[in-house]
Amino acid sequence: EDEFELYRHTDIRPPFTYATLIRQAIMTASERQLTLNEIYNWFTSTFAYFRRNAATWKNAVRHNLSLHKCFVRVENVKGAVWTVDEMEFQRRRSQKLTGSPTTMKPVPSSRAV
Amino acid sequence: LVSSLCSIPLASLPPLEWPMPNHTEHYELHIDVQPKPHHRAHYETEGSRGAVKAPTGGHPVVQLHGYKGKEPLGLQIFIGTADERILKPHAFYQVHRITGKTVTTTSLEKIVNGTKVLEIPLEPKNNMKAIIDCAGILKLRNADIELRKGETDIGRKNTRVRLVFRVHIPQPGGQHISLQAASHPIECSQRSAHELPLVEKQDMDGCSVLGGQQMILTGQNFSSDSRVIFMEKTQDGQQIWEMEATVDKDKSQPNLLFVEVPSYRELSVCHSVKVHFYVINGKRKRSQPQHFTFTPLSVPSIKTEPQ
DNA sequence: CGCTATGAAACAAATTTTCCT
DNA sequence: TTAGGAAAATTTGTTTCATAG
Repeated sequence: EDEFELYRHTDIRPPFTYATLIRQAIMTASERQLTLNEIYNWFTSTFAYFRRNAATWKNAVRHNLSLHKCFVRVENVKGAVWTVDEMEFQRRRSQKLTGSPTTMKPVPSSRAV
Repeated sequence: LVSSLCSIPLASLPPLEWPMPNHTEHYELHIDVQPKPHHRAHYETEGSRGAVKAPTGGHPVVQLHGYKGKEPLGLQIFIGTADERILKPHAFYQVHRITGKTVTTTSLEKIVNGTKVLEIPLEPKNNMKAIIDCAGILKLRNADIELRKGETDIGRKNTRVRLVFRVHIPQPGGQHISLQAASHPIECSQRSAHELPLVEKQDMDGCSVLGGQQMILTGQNFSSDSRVIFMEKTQDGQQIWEMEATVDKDKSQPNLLFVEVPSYRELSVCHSVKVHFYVINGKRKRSQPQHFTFTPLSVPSIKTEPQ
């Protein structure tokens, strides 16, 4: 929860991917859903690093939201909110672990191109 | 002349975000004439867009019932939120005092506390009735408000407000009884007012779980591509049922929609179920959710259904 | 090599704000 | 001042390209 305390006031980039941070933001919200703007606010209030170069990281946030299937946009009475498909998120994560190069490379036959 | 209205020290009054009844055993603050459902607010970069009006062309009217005193009281007015949460001052809108020429028959004054509050007299000689013709609505820029520390509301698509009225009635002991009445919601965005479907009346509030009956909706901005969706949510907000109702496009008009109520998802329920439905034009233009109740087929023993 | 995370950008659609009669 | 309409500006979302690891 306050595992990011270190980054709240020190201007160093948090060692997590955008996807991880966005998920964290959404899952931290009481209703497990946030508007784009609220996600922005979570970034700036949680990380000093994201209080600079807004145009850049905000673009990256939007980019990640629509790129990853684990982020689902849901419409409601007011605008739209973003939610996390936890199943999908965990899937990406597990692939990264089991898909480690040395363990599952089926001995590619060396061959000139 | 008007200064006497301020007799009650501001600091002693309850905060604007406090919930408050619109009546007590002896008094009632009542909105006799509601404002129109639409009122385009003006920005600081624009000229005033006038006072909020009533559907008839006149203005909203508020009256305090049960007051026997001889002294006039102050009626406070501010702009409140209009969503499902409890009423509070709207961060993105402020009342705007209309300094009408001959049009404004009331006097007023302005105070602040983050939100502007108008105060006009409620006089015994007028039967404690006030015509609200001096309240306009100012729109603040979303970006300006959102950057305020502590503000968590979002301005985008948050364009509905309510006029909120308050009176503080002096009591023998030196204390006050405070009453508050909020108007129907008012859509303040030019675009939303022009495009969002609005349901003003519905033929019926419910029917049996079998559905099949025709429900006539009266409202605004209905179109040929208007659809009606029924849905059910649990307490924690999770949607558990959604069903599109069939609309009779031939009969439907810009302000009239003929809907065939769908059957409920579970026909064997024993208790009536409260659900919602809304009208939606295209992909995003949807009305506020409306209430609807499905009643069980066989009512244990309470009373017999007609027919 | 193949793949993921980042950045920068082009575009489109939805919504908000500013301007003009 | 008040009303309407709508151009101009911003936001929010989607996609594509490129590059470092």
